[in-house]
Amino acid sequence: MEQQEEIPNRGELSRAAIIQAAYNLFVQQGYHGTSMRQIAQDTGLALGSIYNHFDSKEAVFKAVIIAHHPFVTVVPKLEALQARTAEQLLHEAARLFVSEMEQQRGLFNLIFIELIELDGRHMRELVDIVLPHILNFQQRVAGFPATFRARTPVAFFRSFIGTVTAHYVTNELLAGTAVMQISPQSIDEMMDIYLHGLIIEDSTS
Amino acid sequence: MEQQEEIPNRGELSRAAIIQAAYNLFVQQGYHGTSMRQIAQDTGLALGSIYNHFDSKEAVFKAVIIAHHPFVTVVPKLEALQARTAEQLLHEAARLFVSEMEQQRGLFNLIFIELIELDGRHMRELVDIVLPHILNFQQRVAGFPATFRARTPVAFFRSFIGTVTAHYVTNELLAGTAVMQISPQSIDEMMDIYLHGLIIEDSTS
DNA sequence: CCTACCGATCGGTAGG
DNA sequence: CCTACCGATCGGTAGG
Repeated sequence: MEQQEEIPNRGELSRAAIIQAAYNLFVQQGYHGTSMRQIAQDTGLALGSIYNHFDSKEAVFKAVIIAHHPFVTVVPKLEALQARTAEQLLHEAARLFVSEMEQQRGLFNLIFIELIELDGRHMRELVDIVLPHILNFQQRVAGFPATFRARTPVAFFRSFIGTVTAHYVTNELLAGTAVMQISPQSIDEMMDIYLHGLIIEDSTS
Repeated sequence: MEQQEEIPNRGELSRAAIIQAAYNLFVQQGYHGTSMRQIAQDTGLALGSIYNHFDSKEAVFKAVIIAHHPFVTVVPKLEALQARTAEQLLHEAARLFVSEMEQQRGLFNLIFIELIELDGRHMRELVDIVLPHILNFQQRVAGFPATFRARTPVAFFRSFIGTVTAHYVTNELLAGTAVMQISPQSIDEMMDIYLHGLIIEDSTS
């Protein structure tokens, strides 16, 4: 069979344009704060035309998630990272997430919009996609010579994703509140706390 | 003067009932997903009556935030915690947050609804309320004999609030995805990683 | 793919 | 505090 899927026809281009416009609007205004008319206008189509590609507003949201949710687009990039120690690998992974969220501001909002406004309806499917990559990554880390406090892959997942999420959330919280200007703490600093602990052990006592 | 403020009149009772109903709806459905008619119905009032107490839907949201946002209701409770070491105090603080979010499921959703749907418009005011308590708490921790990796109060704030947020977010993410049944990692486990680091240092190498 | 439309619902208000 | 209403906008559809 010929690789016709590499030459998208008009319909596929429209579909992609709808998803891109919807993504931009959803992450800025949330799901219920975005109307199908806004999506149509930003796409350059009439409202009715969207329903040629999607059955409903939620179907558009689902397509946006599959195309843009960080679980689908960012986590798989963990596989390409190179490192010689567990510590280095984890630092690189954290930098990957921060760099992705800087390139696409609001990207991580999709996580919370799905959880709150869509009631986590798609989370099962998303976890099915993300979990193999997480397990794979955890095995790579565990393959290095080091002893870890996280005893299970899930504990590992929670603590690592947690630290990255923490960086994002506190960034958003403090953005533009003057506090932020004082100390734009980098992800490396937070990762150091994550890897070696907040408390510096006193070996003389 | 008599303590008349302890005997709320009818108007104050209605106002409080509106805020409570609105809080429950907002954390479950988000801001734009909740209508003034739903709030009125759950309060037991007519729609028009709400506008006797609030100028607009956003005014209702602002009142909800001032009454329920964890920055306002939970963080000040840090002051009452008792502990003999920095480590103990931080463990107690983390347990406080987890216990509050278990008692009121969805409470922490207010943070994300404000950030995404309301565009962080009230964050400045919220940070003004929360910051003195955070600084106060950080000074208590710093008063114990220990050396810390977080070098500024802001770095301290970010890493601690981050760890608690991480626990909440990953809880929501994994809720009901089977993965969760396997390993309901407690906040104490995450705090151990936070305090002592993911990597257990090998003193023999 | 667009035009023109549907019923339903939205936030908000007048008037009593 | 309620009834009855406003114009605007919503998601979605028929018909071509």
